[in-house]
Amino acid sequence: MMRTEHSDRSRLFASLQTIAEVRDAQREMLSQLPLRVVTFHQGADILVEGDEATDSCLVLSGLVCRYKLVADGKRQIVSLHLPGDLPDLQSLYLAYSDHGLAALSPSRVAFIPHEALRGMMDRDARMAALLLKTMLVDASIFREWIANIGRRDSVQRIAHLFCETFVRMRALGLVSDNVLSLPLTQAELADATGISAVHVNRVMQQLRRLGFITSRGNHHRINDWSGLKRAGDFSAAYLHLRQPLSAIGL
Amino acid sequence: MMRTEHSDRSRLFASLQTIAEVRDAQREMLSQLPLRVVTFHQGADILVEGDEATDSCLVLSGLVCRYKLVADGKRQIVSLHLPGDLPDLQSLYLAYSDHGLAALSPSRVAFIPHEALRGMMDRDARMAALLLKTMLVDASIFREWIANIGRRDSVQRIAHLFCETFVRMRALGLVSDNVLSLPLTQAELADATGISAVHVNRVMQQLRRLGFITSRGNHHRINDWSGLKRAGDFSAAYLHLRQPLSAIGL
DNA sequence: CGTGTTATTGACCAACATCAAACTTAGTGG
DNA sequence: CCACTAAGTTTGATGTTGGTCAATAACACG
Repeated sequence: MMRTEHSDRSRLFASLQTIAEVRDAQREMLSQLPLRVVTFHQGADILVEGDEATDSCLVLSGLVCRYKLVADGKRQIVSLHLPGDLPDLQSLYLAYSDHGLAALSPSRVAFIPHEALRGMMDRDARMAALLLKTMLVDASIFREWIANIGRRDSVQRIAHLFCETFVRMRALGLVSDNVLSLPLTQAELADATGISAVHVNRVMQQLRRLGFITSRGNHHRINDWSGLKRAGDFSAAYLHLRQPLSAIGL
Repeated sequence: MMRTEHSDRSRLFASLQTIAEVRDAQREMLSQLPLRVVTFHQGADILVEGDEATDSCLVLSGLVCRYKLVADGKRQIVSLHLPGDLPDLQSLYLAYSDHGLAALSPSRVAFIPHEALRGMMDRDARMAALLLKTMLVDASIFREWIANIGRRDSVQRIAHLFCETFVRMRALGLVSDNVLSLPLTQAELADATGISAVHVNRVMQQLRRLGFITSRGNHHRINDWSGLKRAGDFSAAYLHLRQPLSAIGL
């Protein structure tokens, strides 16, 4: 349990701002949300499938994912969450979780009581619409992932994932110098894209060979954005960003 | 454009009832929604990606899907929608559609003006929660599809899809005699599960050989529910049904 | 330094895709 | 009612992508 800092709140504003206009009234309400901050180690479960939640999570720092387990212990990561994201807002309305939530890197996460969120939504229709919209964009990203995993080959899949994450991070102002910091092991990339860890390695080499990216550990410099975009069959429409890509320099 | 019948409304009630309690007050409001009914031929697009909608759709009869197109003209079906479903409720809050909507069989669809839906949600918090919940269950199904396509083999995928559809149809009372009527061609099954049409054929044969189902055209008799369930690694939790499976005879 | 994790490599193989043709079915019009 | 057609299904042969296994190399960290 840790203290809340100003920048924690601003992450949430920044994230919401990417998809809708957050007015002062809403900003004010958000700044009064009670946050219980917890730090998780890399790999730690934040919640597991079947959990009944009384709080929703807000990612403050690090990288968080939602995942599902299938037969034979295989894992599928169904979403990645950046600072400012509310990765299990749906627990407000769904009795128990149909997925796990885990920290992919050391992460600070704030728990917000459902009552607080619900109260805020009841009091303020604009706020309700705002949070609703985040859930709907979430769903839109799921749809794209279904298409990505179902109908794109391995190079396209990985390229697409990089594009998506790059755009989302840029929209949050988390990218400097075109370097995408993605603290995912290749095994985790594999779980996110539905391919094997070994093959992820080969695909990454290919993306480097093609000149799209240069990797140093988890830091990937995007050398050829339009090439990567083309390789990943990527179009940002499904992210429903308020600003055009040009506004974030892409 | 066709007349609205009583049973059209009851489909919507029935569908909502599967995930939440619909009280008389809500039932009353729903029965006053203005519906503009349109019939679509098999294969017809109801709306296409990029459309800006002023209405949301309600499936009255038939089978409807949401789909995305990727490079090379490949198609991925991202969801199937049964009578009573509201397949593009998200258009209430997202400016334009990130996917297409098409009739997989001859279908009657009702268009409901956004204003009417929004008005209803604004006036009645319980109604808002009800519709919100349908969107969240929708998203939960997306997550399961990601896991299905990403981490299950072709037999599991198809079996899982059959299980899901069977359960959803049973919950709506649309199944008699354990026969699942699924008006999908094998090419469409392929687009829904991310495999090739030819391979779907072989998988179907395998499911028949294993004694799980018996097919006559689009009518599939489920001969061994627990076998199919096991083969598809299926668990209904993610459907967030109000009633346990035992309540619908499974 | 050891030690554990992650990345990389190569050999091999299985699952699934692709292609092309034949067959079945359902619908249509004479 | 039947021939005709188009759509969908089935089959076999063949090719490719990507999975699996096992070993090695590169890091990261105490």
